[in-house]
Amino acid sequence: MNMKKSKISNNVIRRLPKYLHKADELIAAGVNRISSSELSEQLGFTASQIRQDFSNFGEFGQQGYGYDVRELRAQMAQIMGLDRGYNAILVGVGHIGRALMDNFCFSEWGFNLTRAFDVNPELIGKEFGGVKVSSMDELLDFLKKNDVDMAVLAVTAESASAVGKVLMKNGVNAIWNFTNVELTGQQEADDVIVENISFSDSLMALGYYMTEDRDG
Amino acid sequence: MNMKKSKISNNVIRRLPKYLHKADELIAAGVNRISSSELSEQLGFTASQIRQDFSNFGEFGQQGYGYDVRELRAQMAQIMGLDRGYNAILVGVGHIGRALMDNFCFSEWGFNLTRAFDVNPELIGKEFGGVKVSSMDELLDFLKKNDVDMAVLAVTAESASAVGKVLMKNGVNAIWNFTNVELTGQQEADDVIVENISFSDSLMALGYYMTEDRDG
DNA sequence: TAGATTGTTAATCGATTAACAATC
DNA sequence: TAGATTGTTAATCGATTAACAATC
Repeated sequence: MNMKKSKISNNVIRRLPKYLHKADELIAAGVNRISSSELSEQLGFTASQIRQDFSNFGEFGQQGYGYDVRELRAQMAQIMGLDRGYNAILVGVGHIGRALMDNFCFSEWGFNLTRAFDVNPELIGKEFGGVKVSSMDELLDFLKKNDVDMAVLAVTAESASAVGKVLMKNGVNAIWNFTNVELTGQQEADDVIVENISFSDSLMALGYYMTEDRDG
Repeated sequence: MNMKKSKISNNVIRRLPKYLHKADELIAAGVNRISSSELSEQLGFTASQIRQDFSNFGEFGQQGYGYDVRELRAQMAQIMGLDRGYNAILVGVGHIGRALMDNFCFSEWGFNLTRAFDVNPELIGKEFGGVKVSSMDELLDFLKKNDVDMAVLAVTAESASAVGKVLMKNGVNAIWNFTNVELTGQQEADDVIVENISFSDSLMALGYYMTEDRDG
């Protein structure tokens, strides 16, 4: 198979979206080219780091010139697979689920949200952001009949673990986890990619910095 | 002032909430003591790293015994200031704002949510999770009359920058930013602590890992 | 061509891991 | 006491920064 396995570090991966956003911002501002040192000023990373980051993925700058902003944007989009159109579902249409369905543009980030699931009879059959809500009872069947790449997990903490298991056992290979329940560690999670959004972890970090600020 | 400035690295700080959650889990499971090597197995960090992390904040283990789970929990809570009761407000009562007001327990993480603000007349005067929604027109006055430590920013992208500025200019010293708008970089942001929750950045990272998985 | 800026190699810095004396 | 496990010092590893030859 000759896998390249160049193994990009997590730190680099977390910076990629920043480069993409900056490129978008520059395009909107009518900027056509930018050097690593200008990017450095605007992003707060060093110019060296920026060039190192980019060079992980090829050579898309030009000596003496810098980076073409549109080219940079295209490279970032390509690296992050923003054109993949991964097939995604959403499980749990609470406030978070609704926020994502109504206001979040999945397609912009390479995902195609095709269906949502919830236990609440009042929601079943409704559509939000053009996506239909089905009964949770239909989830398993849906997973078996469709090739679901990614599932957004936005159910209650109580059902998170059980629902997560169903997803992982039935071909979903990535979970965007909005519950505070740890899914990795479950044996089923071995070959599933889990990305957590943990409000409480984030808030605790904020609290730490606030405390540090005061106490010195 | 003789500030200690021991400067704990961000990596360590992001692990602290994991230790807290694990301690809670162990308490719930009736476990009284745990060694760094057992923690290592359960958390996926090395035992060395765990001991290093803890030793940044003192000595709360016992040779030959390990860590008392309740003591560990208490230490983590203390380190992250979970008893501070920071005064917090929430700006923007959309789906995200509602999700936080209805379901998120601020007090558990050291914050006291006292008021919410929104432009929508239908929401003004209502209460969610015991917190009253006031008109955005009252925000400035509220900030001047009250000592607000932290503000949750959950407004639309369009108003994020302007509202952020108002917050930063009027004594708020930390912002929990749910908009995708970059607040740091604004000159007002200099001495304000900003913690971002960026759905799109998180989803792009997930997309990257999915793409990496397939392509090798 | 001369000036600018890349991509990359080498140097530095910081974080993780290993090892072990101290001690419960 | 003997066994276990910490807290900490030293070694290793990886990521960031600096430097510079290549080249547009």
